[in-house]
Parts: sequence; C-alpha cells; structure tokens
Amino acid sequence: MSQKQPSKPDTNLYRLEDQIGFKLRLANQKHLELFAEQMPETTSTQFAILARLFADGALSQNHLGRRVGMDAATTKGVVDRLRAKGWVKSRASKTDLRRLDISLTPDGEEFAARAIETAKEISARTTANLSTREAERLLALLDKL
Amino acid sequence: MSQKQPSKPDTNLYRLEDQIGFKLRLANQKHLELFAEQMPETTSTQFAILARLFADGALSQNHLGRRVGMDAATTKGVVDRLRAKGWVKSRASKTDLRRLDISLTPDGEEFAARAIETAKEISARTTANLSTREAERLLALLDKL
DNA sequence: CAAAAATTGTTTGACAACGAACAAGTTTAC
DNA sequence: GTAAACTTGTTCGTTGTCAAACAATTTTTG
Repeated sequence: MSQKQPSKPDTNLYRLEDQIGFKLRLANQKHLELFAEQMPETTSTQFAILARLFADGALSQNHLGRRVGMDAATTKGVVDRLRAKGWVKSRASKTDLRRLDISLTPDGEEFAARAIETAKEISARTTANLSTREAERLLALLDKL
Repeated sequence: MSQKQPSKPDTNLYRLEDQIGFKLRLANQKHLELFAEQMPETTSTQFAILARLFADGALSQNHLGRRVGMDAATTKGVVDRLRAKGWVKSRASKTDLRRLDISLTPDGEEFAARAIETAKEISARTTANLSTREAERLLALLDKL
C-alpha cells in the first residue's frame, strides 16, 4: 500500500530514532536508571526538592515547585512523600494564611548532605561516555533549547 | 541552621540547576509541551508506537516495545489506548500462541501519515533556538550518552 | 472601601513509566 | 522426551506529570 513516489520525499524521510524527542526520552531514561541504582532510598524528583531546600532554606510549596520546574499538583505529591519519610516538614505561614512553608527536618538535612555527594557521582556517570569538553557542550546546548 | 563551614568545598559546589539530569528533565518537558500543543489528538509516546508500526508493519507487542524503548507493561498500556482509539489492532499469532501481533488499522495508517508531518514540525520547533549545526551536535551528543 | 483579579494549595482524572510477580507457551539441555 | 530455562503478555502497586476545577486568602483597582 502507498508505494507511489510522486517526487515527495517528505513522508519517507522520517526516522523516529533520529528525532530529538526520542533521544531525549532515552537519555532521561538512562539517567533515571542510574539514579535508581545509586540512590535507591529516593527518586530523582524527590532529590531535586531536597537539594533545593538544602540550598535555599524554607520556601512556600508553590514557590519551591517553581524553583525546580514542577507543577503545583506534582509538587504536592512529592512533598507529601518526603514528609512521610520524615525528611521535610510543612508549617502554615504566619504572614499569609494560604501558604505552607516547607523546610528540611534535621534528618532531611543530614540525608541531603550525603545525597548531594552521591548525586555528583550520578551526574558524572551519566556523562561517562563523553569527554569533559563534550559534556560541557551538551549542557550548554540543552540550556539553549 | 547549619552555618558551619568546616572547609569542605565539596557540598557547597553542587548546583542542582547545572546538573545534566535537571536539564534533561526540563528539555523533555519543553518537548512534551510542544507535542501537546501541536498534536493534541495523541501523546508523544503513543505517536512513537504509531510511527514504528507505520515504518515496520506488524510486530509482536513485546518486540514493538523494545523497538521504541518501552517496558512491556508500559507498552501494553499504550497499545490498549491506541486500540481504544481505533488506530491499532491486535491479533493472536498463528505460529506462537503467546504472541499478539500488533498492526495499524486503515484509520491508524491514515492518521500516522499525517501525524508524521506534524512530528517533523515539532522536532524543528524543539530545536528552533539552535542553528542547524548546533542541532546536529546535540543529537550526536545525546547518542553518545 | 468594595468588587475584580490574582495567588496558594487541594482534589480528581488521565497518561506514562517501571519493578515484581505470575500463568501460559516455547525452546534448550540432558 | 522430559525437566529446566526462557519468553510473552498481564496485573498490581508506586511514582511522576499535567490540566482543570475549586475554596480560601491576598492584592489590586476603580
């Protein structure tokens, strides 16, 4: 079916495996796999929240989500799980009754400090097949997207 | 809380927003957003299955999943949704009773042909901020990961 | 000040993704 | 040929992701 070639190379030239979206999905997959392997206590997403709080201190839930590029609904789920693990606590803000101030517990602080070291290792392993130069270039190109 | 600085530059130098995993997540996010905008009838994942079947013809469900880098469980879910939309059909294999041969319906074939054109546009827009050279380099680096 | 607009957090529903466990069928090895 | 090993597809449970709708609470505007 559909063997006509009216000089339209258009449809024929699409290769799924060469598309940016496909490659991004696979790259992400590889990274998540590494993460699950090296830091089985938690996930890449949960770690991002912890690292953000570690660096910034307390933040409102929505603000926190925005800082790590997560939807408000997603953020809530992640924060709930972190609270269940005892790494994070939330307290109603005194100045704005709508707000929840999220911060690390002492346990969370301790875990985050250790996890950040592991995370460095994970980043390194993700780009293990690239030279330092190439890795830098990749980061810059991803930024430019 | 935690203002001690025991001359350990280690922990201080980690910037979440500079990590490869963080950037990959954001890049992926941007691509998915573009996809939802340009091809609201379906998702990036579902399209990948359609495009694969369009290029390869019928495949067993597991084999199909492997070709697009998806887990068997994931593949089943996606195929189920595509079947519900009437774009894909599955038939028990004659030679191997465990297998399900998945293929496009006439509707699916027609949609896939059109969708592939849209997908080209999506790929182009995803890298709209890069020169042709840079886009090629990015693809190559992602491959090398 | 009072109404309109914006922000914050929550809930629900849909989709994607994976690991683990499982049944049924097929292939390999002894 | 039979037992062991593998493959195929399914189900279940957890997590992440977003859009849409909503209530409560600011903030802005006229």
